[in-house]
Amino acid sequence: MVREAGRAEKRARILEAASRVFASKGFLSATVAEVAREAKVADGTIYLYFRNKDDLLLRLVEARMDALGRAMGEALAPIEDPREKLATFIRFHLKMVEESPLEAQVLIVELRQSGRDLKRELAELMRPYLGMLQGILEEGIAKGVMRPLDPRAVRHAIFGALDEVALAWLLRGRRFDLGRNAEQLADLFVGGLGQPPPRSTP
Amino acid sequence: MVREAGRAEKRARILEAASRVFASKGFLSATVAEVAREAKVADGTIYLYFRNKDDLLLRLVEARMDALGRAMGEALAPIEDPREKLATFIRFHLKMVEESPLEAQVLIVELRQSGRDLKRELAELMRPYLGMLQGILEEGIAKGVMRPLDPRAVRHAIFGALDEVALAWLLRGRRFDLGRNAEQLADLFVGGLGQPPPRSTP
Amino acid sequence: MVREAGRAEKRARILEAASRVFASKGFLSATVAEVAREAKVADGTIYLYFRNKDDLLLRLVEARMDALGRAMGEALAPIEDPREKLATFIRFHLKMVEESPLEAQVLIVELRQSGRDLKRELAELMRPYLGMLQGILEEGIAKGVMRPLDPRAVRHAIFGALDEVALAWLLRGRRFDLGRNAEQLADLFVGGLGQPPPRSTP
Amino acid sequence: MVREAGRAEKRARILEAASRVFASKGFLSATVAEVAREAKVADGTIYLYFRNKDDLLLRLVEARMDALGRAMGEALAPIEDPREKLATFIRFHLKMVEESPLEAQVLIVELRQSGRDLKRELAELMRPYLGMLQGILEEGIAKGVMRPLDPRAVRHAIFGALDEVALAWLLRGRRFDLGRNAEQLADLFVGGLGQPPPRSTP
DNA sequence: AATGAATGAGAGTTCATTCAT
DNA sequence: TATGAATGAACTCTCATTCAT
Repeated sequence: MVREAGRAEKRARILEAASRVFASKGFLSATVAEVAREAKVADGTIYLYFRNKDDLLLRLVEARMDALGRAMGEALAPIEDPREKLATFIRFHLKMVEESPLEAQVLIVELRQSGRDLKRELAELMRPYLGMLQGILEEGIAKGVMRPLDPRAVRHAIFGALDEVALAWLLRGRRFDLGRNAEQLADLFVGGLGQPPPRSTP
Repeated sequence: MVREAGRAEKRARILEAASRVFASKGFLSATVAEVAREAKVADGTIYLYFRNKDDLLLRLVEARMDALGRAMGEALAPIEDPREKLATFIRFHLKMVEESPLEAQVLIVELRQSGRDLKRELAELMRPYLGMLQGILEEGIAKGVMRPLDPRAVRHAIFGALDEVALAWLLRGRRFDLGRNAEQLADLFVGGLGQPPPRSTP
Repeated sequence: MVREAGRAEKRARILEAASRVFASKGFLSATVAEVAREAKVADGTIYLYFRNKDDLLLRLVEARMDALGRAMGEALAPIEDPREKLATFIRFHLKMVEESPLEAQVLIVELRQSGRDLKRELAELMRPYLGMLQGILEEGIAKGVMRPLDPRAVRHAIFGALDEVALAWLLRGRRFDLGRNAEQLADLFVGGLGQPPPRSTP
Repeated sequence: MVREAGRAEKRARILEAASRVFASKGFLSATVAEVAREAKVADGTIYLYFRNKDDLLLRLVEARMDALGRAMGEALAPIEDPREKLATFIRFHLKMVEESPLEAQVLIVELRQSGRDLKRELAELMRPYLGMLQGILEEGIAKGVMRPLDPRAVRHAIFGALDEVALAWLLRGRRFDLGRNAEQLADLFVGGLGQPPPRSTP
């Protein structure tokens, strides 16, 4: 039992360390030795807990996405109106970024790096979270409170927008008000989904 | 004259090769030797035309952004209404992605990779293009046909949305209709900028 | 303890190997891979013990000069007369060359090679040893047993002479009697410092 | 005839350029392209006049040693007393260094560099010049005005001393008075060859 | 004769991964 | 279980030399 606890704890420590190192250097530029040093374990120990460097990133993203998905689920649970749910999704996502910028950096920045295979596996891990967003859109359309745009296209659009805004915030040293931006995006997308675009007068 | 033509032609051939290789492996995973092989020149020849590997990416992005900016400028020139301009920007951007998917892959995927310095230089090269988008938004607000949301926030949102949709299209093997998605995005954003979100009935 | 011993031993083995390889090919022409092969370690192992190729030469010279300086100090300690000290310095220096020709080769031949920075650092490592020689000259002048020639100029002259003789011996395959040459040099310099040159009869 | 003149002139220009470049960067660090640029010829042109980079250094040293040997011969011709000849040799050698420091740098510094074969060929080129020095010593001994020390050993000693003093002067930015040093060396060696070292009082 | 673009072998160095302790 | 020294393949970049023009 102590053993088990010790193991899980060390695994977590390595993941924490990886999170910090990947965030500050980028996944490809980071070295396993650096992660080991940050976690205060030997290089070889990493390989007792993870298959290889790729696996380290994969398990890290997995853990973060699990936690994020759970928290998001709780935040959305009490809300009825899909439009409110969408606004909450947008606000909550950016609030998470604001509260855990280093973790966010990994999720956002590194997700697209590294070779083909790794990228595909990472995308797989994002699926449930993206599914929640798409579910909100589908529900809104079904209930008739959102226009019947393609939910997949809109899901990509919203996710891309969140990503880009978060990235800009991170890269610019967190210098602008992310909460205010969240409101603007909620406004923009809920508005855009609410009614057809006005025709420019001929 | 033949010399000059030969030089420019070979430079272009190397850039083409780099575009293909970077697109398929990612900038960091790609090797200079691979680019050389793809361009059918010796490794050392690359360095007669480019300072180093970073420079190769920089010049590649520079060329693509120049061309893209110019084409976009022409596409927007005859349009008056900022809302129409925005719709055109969205459609045209994704049309370019559709027509030159490999080039797009580099622009979209690699832009965020590599070390700090390179990233900053790449961002610099994107500036004029992003400036066009923001200009449209500012004009729309000034003319009173768009709601006064923060143009920078909205610019990031739109660009992120375009990026993500394009990326999804590229990663999924170009299996869905990008043109249709473009219409949806144009609709979504022009709608979202046109009027305030409907209040959920109290 | 075994570890420590193992480490120091391996470091020494690499230095030995570097000494041999640098002596036979010259520092610039020698390759790290060659040193590694000679030391029976992998290429990368070199970099666990030394910062880079330059550092390898620096630490090698440092070790040799330390040992040489210490041994010379002991050889000179019991001697009183500065003229005797000078003769001993000359004899002992060439004896060391004779006993460790490979080490000498590095010290003598490579000292002037490589880039500006490395050269300066190497010169720094020679300083204490050259200082001993100059000290003898200054003492001799102060005690009135040597003529008041510029000690720096004479120091350079003597060191250059030793260097050249040693080099000739090494390059010619150690075919002449270095000990006899040592006596001749001791005779020459002690004589030259003892009294003014005879005027040629007019 | 014009052709011939043109050829010789260009060859000389390349040698001049090589002299400057080798002096400032060292033979091994200098590049053929750099020499070509300095000589205002194309890279390939170098190879119309010299077999390869090594040959370039060899022919350069050859030309310099020829000139130096001729000039030294003329300086020594009117002198009778071998002791005066030796003093003149020392003074004249350092005067040449002082007047042509860049050429001297090449002769002195680069002579010991590069691989085994090149080194041997360079030594060959120095032979006649060193022979003059040795001839003076042999003559002095034969005439009974110098002590019968081994002329080869003494020749090496004197040449090494000259080399080292010149090197120190060059490396320290020519900051001390080389002429004064020349006098000191002449004094030292002529003195040392004149009589036996004084015995330290028993 | 002269050019200079092209070549490609080879250098130093890094780092994911292994394995004897 | 944990270590960290050792490995060696792989990388980017340089440069002496060649050869089509």
